[in-house]
Parts: sequence; structure tokens; C-alpha cells
Amino acid sequence: MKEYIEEILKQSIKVIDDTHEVDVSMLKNIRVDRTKDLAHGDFASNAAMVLAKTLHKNPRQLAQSIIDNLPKDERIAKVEIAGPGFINFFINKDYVASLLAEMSADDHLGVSKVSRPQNIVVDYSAPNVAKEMAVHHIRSTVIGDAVVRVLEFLGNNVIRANHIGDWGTQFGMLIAYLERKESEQNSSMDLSDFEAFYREAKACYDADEKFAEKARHYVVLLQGGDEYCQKMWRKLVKMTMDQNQLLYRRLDVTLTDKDTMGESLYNDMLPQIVSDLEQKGLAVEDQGAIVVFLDEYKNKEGQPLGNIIRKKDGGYLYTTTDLACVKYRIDHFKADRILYFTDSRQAQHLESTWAIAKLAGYIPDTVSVEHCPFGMMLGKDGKPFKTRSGGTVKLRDVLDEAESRVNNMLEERHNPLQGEERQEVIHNVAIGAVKYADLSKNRTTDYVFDWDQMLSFEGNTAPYLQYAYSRIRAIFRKTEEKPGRIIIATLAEDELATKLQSFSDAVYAVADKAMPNILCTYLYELAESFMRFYERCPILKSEVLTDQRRSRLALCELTAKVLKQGLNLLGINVMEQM
RNA sequence: GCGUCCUUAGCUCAGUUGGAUAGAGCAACAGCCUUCUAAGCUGUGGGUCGAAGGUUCGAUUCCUUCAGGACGCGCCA
Repeated sequence: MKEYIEEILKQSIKVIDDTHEVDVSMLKNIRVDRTKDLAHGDFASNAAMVLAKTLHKNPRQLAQSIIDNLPKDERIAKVEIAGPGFINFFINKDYVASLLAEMSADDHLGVSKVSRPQNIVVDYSAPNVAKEMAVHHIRSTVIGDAVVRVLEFLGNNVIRANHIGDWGTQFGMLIAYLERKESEQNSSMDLSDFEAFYREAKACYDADEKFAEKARHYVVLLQGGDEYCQKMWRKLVKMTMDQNQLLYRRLDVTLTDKDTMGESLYNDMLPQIVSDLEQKGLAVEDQGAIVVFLDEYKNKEGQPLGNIIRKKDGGYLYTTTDLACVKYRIDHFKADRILYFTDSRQAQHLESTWAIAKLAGYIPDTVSVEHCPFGMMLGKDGKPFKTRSGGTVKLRDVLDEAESRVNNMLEERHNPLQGEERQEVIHNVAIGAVKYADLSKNRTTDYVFDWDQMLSFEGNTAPYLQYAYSRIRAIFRKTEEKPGRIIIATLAEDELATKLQSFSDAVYAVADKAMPNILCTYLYELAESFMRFYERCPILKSEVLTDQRRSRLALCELTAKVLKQGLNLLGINVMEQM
């Protein structure tokens, strides 16, 4: 419908513009958008205001001439001029109802698949080996996973890339410490506490010179492919990822073992990258190191920024790894688009790395590489978020707390659900609330972590959306009647119907901008419209006519479908009862 | 010093190719459960959109300057 209105507007403008003063660039500025307020109709265009100056006419008069030249169409009930010169289109309600019927019959709910599916690599989560996932990991993990689901829903081929921190000099120390722990007789070592493991390993390294020497030796052996060190290293990786996998499952995150592509994966490519860049004249030797200088970035002295790709001792750095990584993703996965969900501090590093990759020809112009940044998590005091003892807050602890709060709430309300059903509600509400608290934000700046806010169950939260769904399901449990033809009779029905129509727009916006908060806002507004409709329009009441009852059931049914699908795209479950 | 991102209600945040009266949630206050689930609904109060200029018919949005904050800037990642 939007495209159709754009088309007839252009036709009309062509007729009015007899002196051909309107050029293509002006037509580009003309927009047709869904209105935010029903009083302004369903669609609005700024056409008259854009053209007024060029055509030397008053915008409202111009709007009138444009309207006079529009073709008659029974799908459009009314066209009005409003405010400074907006042209508002009111769509025939019967036509809207027929569109909703089509949407309801479609198992994709009117969201068409992309015409040309892309290979899209999504880099997200990225925990570190031998460290437990902390609450701040939720950002990358949950937002990345929602975008993955949306991109797949639209028919793209998505490659999940969990770029775990599984390489670096710290592994010498960790292997040496693991060896020590394993050799101790009472093998009751609790390696699930990685924080303690890492801390103790570091303590040994700092205090014990023999230990430190061994650790440094193990680094060299590991990088040289020594079998024993490789085995110990793999053990560390597996222990960590086994534990992370439990968390992913608990969080309903779609990452699996096969998506793990850590930093170590690119090791073998690094010498090749360096020599290639040298050959292409991009990298030069500087004080023993191999460096790529970029003119567009400056360092502290105002000189071109040097990106070291090989240290003077022959070691490689994360720029080298990320160069290999982006090249691999394009060569091996034939990526058309690559999304990186990492924190905003990496912005400049990634930008300069990709600048080098473009110069080297690793990233063709046809491939879009995008950084989707977010800020750090702060405490209420505005300082980096830590526990009272100075450690990080474990993600696991946040989820435990969330479930315990939901459980308390169920008890307070004397919720009758028992057994498995009750556990399911506790899980879905708790996980939903935690995920939604993060998904609904759009912040590149730092943001504040607050237990009460993250674990809120009222207002703009996942439980509110889940509750709207459960309310609808309750209605269908109480009637045998089937949904019928939609009749939009009241304002509340009109608002709900209008909101239902723009589901597809919201899904596409998330895919384009990699911002799931757009879908959160949409679903919240949909649920809000539904709640109003629910309060104002009785459905199963005896005084309601059959046609009206069946129409309202149809609106309920479609709302439930959209809520369920929309929440599913966010990685949040719905329940029949809660 | 250079660069990036940011500053919207008491608090936490939406507002993204410039559009109509700047919106939510929480908190505060006043109502609504013998009626489809009150995790809900209705209403009230709360704003110089960091400041000042500029561009525009129109600026929270774009440009400039300034103030404040966070982050980054050669051998960690």
C-alpha cells in the first residue's frame, strides 16, 4: 500500500509539474510513512512541503492540487490536508481487515522473505577461556542472538561466529597451573570457579619464579604445536565451553559447539597475512616490528597511526588475528555481510583493521562489514560495575536471582500452577525479563545495571508481553467459537488493527539496523493496544453479536500469533498460562 | 594533543535517511477486580531535549563553537 501511494503521488506530481522544475533529487526527499496518530490517517506524505518552494506555491494549495490529480481508488477512504501541508491517507477499514485476514493465514505473518538471501556472519557472545561469563556478556550474547534469529527468519543464511578468547600468553600460566592442580592428590578441585582458578594461577605466576619460567616455556611450546601443551589447552577450552553451553541453553541462546571459532582458529594464517601485506607494500619494518601505517588515523604524537602486525619478537597481535578473521569469513563463508557485536571500546581498533583489510583487498566493496557497538555496564554509582568484593557479577547469579524473584512472586499471588508447568513459568518469565531488559535498550554509551530494573515484571518488560499472550490463550480455552471475519468498528479495534499491520516493517528494520530494540518497542506498543482493546471490547460477553464476537476473536488470534512470533525472534518464550 | 561515542522528566531509557502537541517504564498522587488472568486498565503532576549560534517552511535529529562525561590512540586483547 505504501508503495502504491508513493507511485500515485509521483504520477500526480508529474501532471502538476508542467514546467518540469521537479528533479529526481527532490522526488527522493518525498516520503510516505505510517502515521503515529490515527487522527492523521494511516499514511502521511510530506510531498507538498518538499515541493512548495521550487514550484512557488503555498504548500497547502499544492497539496490540494496533488490530491485533485490522484486516481480514484476504493481502498483509500479519504485523503486530507493537515498541519503545514501533510497529505494524510485514510485506508478503507474493510480493506485493512482483508489484509489482516491474509496475514493471519500466512505462516510467516505477512513478513516476506528477502528477495536475495545473503550469507551473513554474526560475531557475538565471545566469552574468554578460563573465565566465567559475567553479567556484561549478556549484551553481545542476547542482542547478537536476536539479530541472528531475525536474519534467518527473513531467509538469509546466517553463520554464527563465537569468537572466544582462546589464545594469548596467559595460557602458559593457565596450563602450568592446571598441571599443578591435576598432580595434587586430592583431585577434588573445583574448576567450575574459573575466577578463582585464574586468580590463583596469576598468584603463582607472580610469586613463584620457577612456576613463571615454566609458564613462559609452555607458551612457546603451545604456539609451536607441542602435543602435551595442546592437549592441556584443549582441556581448558572444553571445560570453559561446556560450562558456557549450559548457560546458552538456559538463556535460550542458539549458539552451539559448532559455532565456536576462537582466536586460535586464525593462527596458521598469520604469517601469510604479514608477508602478503609486506609484498603489497602496505607493511614496513619499524624498530624491529612489522607495522602498517594509516594516514587517516593519528597517534599521540600526531604521526600516522602505526598498527603493529608482528612484534619484534615475532609474535602476532590482535590486529593480525582480526585481519585473518575478516579475510577468512569472506573467503571461506562467502560472506556478503559481517556483523560484530562487541563493546564500543573496540570501535577504533576494528575500523583501522578493516581499513587495512580494504587496502589489502580482503574486503571487496560488495561486502558490508559493520560494528554494532554498545557501552560498558556501570553500577548505580556510575563506576564500572563490580560486586562489593570487587569481582564481576556472574551471569549465572543474575539468572538465579531472577528465578528466585519470580518464584516469590508466584507465591505472593497464590499462583495455582504446579510442578513442571510452574517451573516453566519461572524459567520463561525470569529469562525473558533479563533478556528483554537488555534487548530493549539502544545504547552505545555506558549504561547502568540495576537489579530491580533488570528484574522488573511490570510495564515495558517481557512479562508484560508474555502476559498479553496468556490472556488471549485464556479466552480461547473458554470458547468453542472460531474466529471469523474482522470488522473494525471501534477506536480500540482500529488501533490494534493498525499496529498489527506494521509487524513486517519492524522485523525488516531490525535486520537492516541490527537493532532488536525496534522489535521490542513494536511488541510493547502492540501489547499495549491489545490491553486497551481487551479492557474496552468485551469478547465473550452475551450482549455482543456473533459477528462482532468472531471478529474480535480473529483480532485476538492474530495478536497472539504476532506476539509469539515476535518474542520468538527475540529469543523469549510465551506460555499458555502464567 | 588527536580521535570516537555520548548529554532527553526525580531515576532508567525510547525517539535513526529533519515533520504535526518530544514519548514510555519506574517513582508520586487519584480512581477501577461478584464481569474474558489486576504481571492489567484509566486519569493527574513532572521537560528551555547540556549551552549558544547557523542551515531549513519546519531541528531532539544536520553543521559550527563551547561546557560536561566515557572510551581509544606501537610491541596485552
